[in-house]
Amino acid sequence: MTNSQDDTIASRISRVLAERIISGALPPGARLRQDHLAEEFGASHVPVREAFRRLEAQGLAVSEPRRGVRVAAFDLAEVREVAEMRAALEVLALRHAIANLTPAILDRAAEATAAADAARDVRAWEAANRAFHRLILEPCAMPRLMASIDDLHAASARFLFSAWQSSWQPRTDHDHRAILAALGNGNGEEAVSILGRHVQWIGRTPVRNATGETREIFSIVG
Amino acid sequence: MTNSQDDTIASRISRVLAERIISGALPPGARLRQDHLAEEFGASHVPVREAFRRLEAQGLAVSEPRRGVRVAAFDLAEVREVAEMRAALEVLALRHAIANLTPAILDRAAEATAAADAARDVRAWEAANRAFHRLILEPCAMPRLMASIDDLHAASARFLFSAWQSSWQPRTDHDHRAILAALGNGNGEEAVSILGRHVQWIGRTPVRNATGETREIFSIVG
DNA sequence: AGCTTCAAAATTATAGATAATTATTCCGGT
DNA sequence: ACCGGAATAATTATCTATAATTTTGAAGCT
Repeated sequence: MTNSQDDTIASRISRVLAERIISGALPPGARLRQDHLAEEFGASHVPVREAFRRLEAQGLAVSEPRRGVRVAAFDLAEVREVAEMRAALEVLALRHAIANLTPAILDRAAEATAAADAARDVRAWEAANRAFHRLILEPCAMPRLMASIDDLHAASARFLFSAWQSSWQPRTDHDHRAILAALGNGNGEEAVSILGRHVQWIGRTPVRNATGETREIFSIVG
Repeated sequence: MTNSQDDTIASRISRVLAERIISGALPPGARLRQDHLAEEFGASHVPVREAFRRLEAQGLAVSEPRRGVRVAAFDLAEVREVAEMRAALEVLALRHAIANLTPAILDRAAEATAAADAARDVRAWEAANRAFHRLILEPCAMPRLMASIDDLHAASARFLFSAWQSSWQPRTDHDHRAILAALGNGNGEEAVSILGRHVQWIGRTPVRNATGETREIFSIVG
């Protein structure tokens, strides 16, 4: 439920904090202290608390009454969960979007795909990838559905940044191209079916622990 | 995202308001005035505002900055949207729940079905119906998914109460029985397929307007 | 009568202050 | 040294107060 262009201080704070959590600047478990944040934003803690409630609803923060708010933790199970929810909802959105897709939209989606392939870091890739998905899904004209998908994309992005903090190697997204080809040919159900599999693709990368051990980190790459 | 058992005043207010909105006691478009609510709950408006943020995230209220908060309006398009989202997500949940279903759970789900059939008013029917769905889906062990489904159930219930305010005629739920039968036979995919259709069933009832005109009201009945 | 303009009232948004709760530190006992 | 427990500090949750904005309503004008 990302209804946010409004100018209220609370929503501005919530946007900035969401950005920090997603980017990893605020790591899982980090405490969000209302007074400190209020001071940083030059505001009182009333709007800060309201921002907390929205982050909570988005699944980015967890609040324990009287003990404060923390950045939500996550594990492989949640990465999987978000991937499957995205698959289910994006498939639904695409089915409804198909009738409203125009060649112009498909062209812009192709540009987004090219931008993703050319991306040299995770952030650029994520932005282009998100643009692709939004472009082909938005025409479904289902605002509540799109809001849910946006929140799931935020979660996906967080998993992604957490895994590929520094290491990112360009890849050619064959799924995106296949989806666009199917859509261009009027073969909607094939596009839907590829999208459903595509979103559930979970990438893995090894990372070195502080103690020197190596373990695998997982994230949604699609 | 209905994380609510906590004792904070804001969450209590949010629960009570959600209940009023769902039941129709607060009709679509009704203004929610922070001072009045604060006085009613014997609190200040700070926790009231926090409750607003949660209702907003649940899609039960709409806030226009500096112009106040209103109970969210809805139309046939949103009834359809919620029905389709529920279908997509409940199907996903059931697929994962199947492996964890026990005969005891199926028995309780059968009881819930019987209770729904026996219900003499909408409220009783809704409670029993919700219990049925929760029982067979909960074992999916996907908390984020279940939270989304809960929010969609709240929206469904609102549509339902809005349509069948006074008129309710008992019905025998063949879908529920068919789902349970399929689950009992180890025929999971059939159960999933029936559930997917079932949740999208939209009931219609004629209602008389204040001006004497009659029009049809729609709601999710499943 | 109907519209416009301005002032009063109501309401929202935020700040500042206070009480209550939780975390931390430091000290004495074992 | 280590553990437990008061005293202190930090933090949350809430209330009261103030500023800013919007709505309401009435007077004056065409």
